[in-house]
Amino acid sequence: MVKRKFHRKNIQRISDSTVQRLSKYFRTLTYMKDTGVKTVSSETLARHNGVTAAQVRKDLSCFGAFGRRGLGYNVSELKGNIGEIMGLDRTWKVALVGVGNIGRALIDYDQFRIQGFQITIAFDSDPAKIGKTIHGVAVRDGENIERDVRAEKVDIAVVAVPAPAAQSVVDRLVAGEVKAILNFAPINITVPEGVFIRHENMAIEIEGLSFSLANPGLVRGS
Amino acid sequence: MVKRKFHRKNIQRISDSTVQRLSKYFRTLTYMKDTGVKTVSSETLARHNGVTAAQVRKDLSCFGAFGRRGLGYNVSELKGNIGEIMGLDRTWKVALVGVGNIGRALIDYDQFRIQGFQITIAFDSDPAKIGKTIHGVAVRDGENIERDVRAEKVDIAVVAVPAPAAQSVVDRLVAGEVKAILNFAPINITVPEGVFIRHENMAIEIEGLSFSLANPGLVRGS
DNA sequence: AATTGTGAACCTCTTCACAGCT
DNA sequence: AGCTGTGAAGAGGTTCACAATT
Repeated sequence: MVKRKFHRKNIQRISDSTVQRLSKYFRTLTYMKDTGVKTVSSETLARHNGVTAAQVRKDLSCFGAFGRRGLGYNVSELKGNIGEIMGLDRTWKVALVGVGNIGRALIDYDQFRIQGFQITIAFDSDPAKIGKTIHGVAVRDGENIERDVRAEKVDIAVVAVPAPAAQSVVDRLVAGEVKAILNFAPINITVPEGVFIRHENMAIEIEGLSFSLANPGLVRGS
Repeated sequence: MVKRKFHRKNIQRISDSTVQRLSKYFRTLTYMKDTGVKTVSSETLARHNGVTAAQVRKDLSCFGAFGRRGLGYNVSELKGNIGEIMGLDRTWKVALVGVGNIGRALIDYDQFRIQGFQITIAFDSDPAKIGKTIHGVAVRDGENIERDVRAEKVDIAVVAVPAPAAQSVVDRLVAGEVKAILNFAPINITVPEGVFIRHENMAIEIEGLSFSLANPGLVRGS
């Protein structure tokens, strides 16, 4: 049993939005720590992330009391606490399926490695890519994905293959004991209970902008 | 004044989640139309997108009544209606700032062009890239972004530059009359009233998975 | 004086349930 | 009988406002 520095209040569930915001706070705190800022208030943290101060405090209060009344939060300490909460204090083994532009962008993204996401295997079906090495990662064919990800004890798989292939790739990853999947294919994927999946879809965001331009004054928020 | 086939109910505002789901329905309908499906129920549309049938009907009801009771929706008709609502029935001029892996992925993404997002200019600060042509798009230096995007009448700009440069790039795009921005830089950006901005942040999604793995049983939903 | 932590109020989004068409 | 469209109920997320603390 690992002793944690933060005290999870009750057995309350955490909303997706809170988790997303914690990521943002973490990034802000990293930047602040690097530039020598020692202390920060919920107000400042909020301004840097486009939310309210109350929101910042509520988000943090899900996990404990990290600040000091009248003074604010210690930047380094809070960064450490959020890092622990988010699981960014350890390294995760990441598999990449589909080495196209998106896959390559992830491999190149230094921030990933720094924050503990280590891409240890990559798969592609293109013979021209198989056998090549990108940023130290050898690309292999997908013949034995199940076996390979199980052997490598992969924690997270990034799926960046064409939509028609995505569900079967995910099924094979799940068979190989992968418990978390980041899907870039523009299609809904089903996974069994206990497996986490998130979708990243660039088309949805730009189409959201299209909607805003086509219907000015009809969008919530901005 | 353009006559629209869909009737926006009152002057009600549309939530972001509704807009995102409309994008997904649109994609499903496109696929269904291409494979010859003629009619669809809210139940089926829901199942394909991981939501409830009531949700689908509520989303659509913001814009009008597109179905027929007892029968469901005509696939082609509904696709047309959603396309019109989302502004996907026209072409948008897109500028790309920062031609890295992400930028290239967008240029390569055929679906974009098909759905009316035409990348007409690209900027980069790397002399090795300036002057080159990627998929028919010439890459120029960012010397005169304001002037160039105004001359080209750019509707949407995609910002894929390093975080420290993002805010100033956005300021220049706004000066050049760009009204919608898709930001890939992992930093909060402020824009004046009337300009739409959306953020695409791969780190947030994968960090969300990290949180789920670090705190199993603590996440809402799945 | 400043700022956190938090219950309560408020608001928004989702689901329910059923009347109304086909 | 089947399925949509929608008001009402329910659930969840955000903001308020203030007691507690430094």
